[in-house]
Amino acid sequence: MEELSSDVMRGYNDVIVLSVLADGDSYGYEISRCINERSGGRYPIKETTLYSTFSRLERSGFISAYVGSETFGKQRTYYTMTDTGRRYLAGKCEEWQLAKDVIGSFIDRFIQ
Amino acid sequence: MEELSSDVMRGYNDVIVLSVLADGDSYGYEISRCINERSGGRYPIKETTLYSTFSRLERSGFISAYVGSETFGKQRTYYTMTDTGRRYLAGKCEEWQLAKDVIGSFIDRFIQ
DNA sequence: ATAATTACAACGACAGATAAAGTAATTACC
DNA sequence: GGTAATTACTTTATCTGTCGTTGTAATTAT
Repeated sequence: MEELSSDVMRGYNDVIVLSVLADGDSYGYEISRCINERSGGRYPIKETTLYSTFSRLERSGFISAYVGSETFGKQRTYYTMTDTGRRYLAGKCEEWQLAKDVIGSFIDRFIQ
Repeated sequence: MEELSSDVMRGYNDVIVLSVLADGDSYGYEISRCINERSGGRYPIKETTLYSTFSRLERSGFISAYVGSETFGKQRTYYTMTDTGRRYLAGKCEEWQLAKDVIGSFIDRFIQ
């Protein structure tokens, strides 16, 4: 197994995107490459998944968008994490710890 | 936080149910109580989620159903894990290890 | 008597993910 | 100069898993 199925990552795209934005504002294409790199190529997030994650996070007020000031190429939409987003991320990270424990309590004994 | 949202558990119900059946055949209500107990009350799986998980697993050939021989109460439907199911569970456990690493690689630094 | 528990099923709705297709600009290369 | 590849984003329709609601049916507790 090299690549993770999107089933197991579902529900964590929000957290992953926010964790990237924690390092500073960024835009779709760069975030996509960053996720691919940080995951060691094991989670190449789908374009449509990424952009629908953006609109969900924006609707929820966890990120906000602005247009980049580049004077070349196709226009970039940058995203920045809001304070609410920061708090949401923190909560999700706690939840992740818990989920890890709970799922582990069921399947750890099957890991050699 | 005491209880996990179903969002974070989505995709893992199959594995959880199969991991319970790994200890022997069982039926809906008992499996439900078992999941609640093993998770320390942090994941009280919804009835409808559980039964729809059963039918999905059965459709996929990972479990098979038979009617219990009790002569009292409401009829129970017992489930048994198939060999295919056992292999599926093993694969999913490997995938879980990987998912844990990948998600961790994004958010571990936010855990104090 | 009736409330609670055990045990399951059918239905519709919702949300996240995805495939497919398209738009638009820039850069690489032959 | 022409074409392909890459960068960057959007729209639409579809699928799947989960869940709220409701209902059935038997047993046990009060």
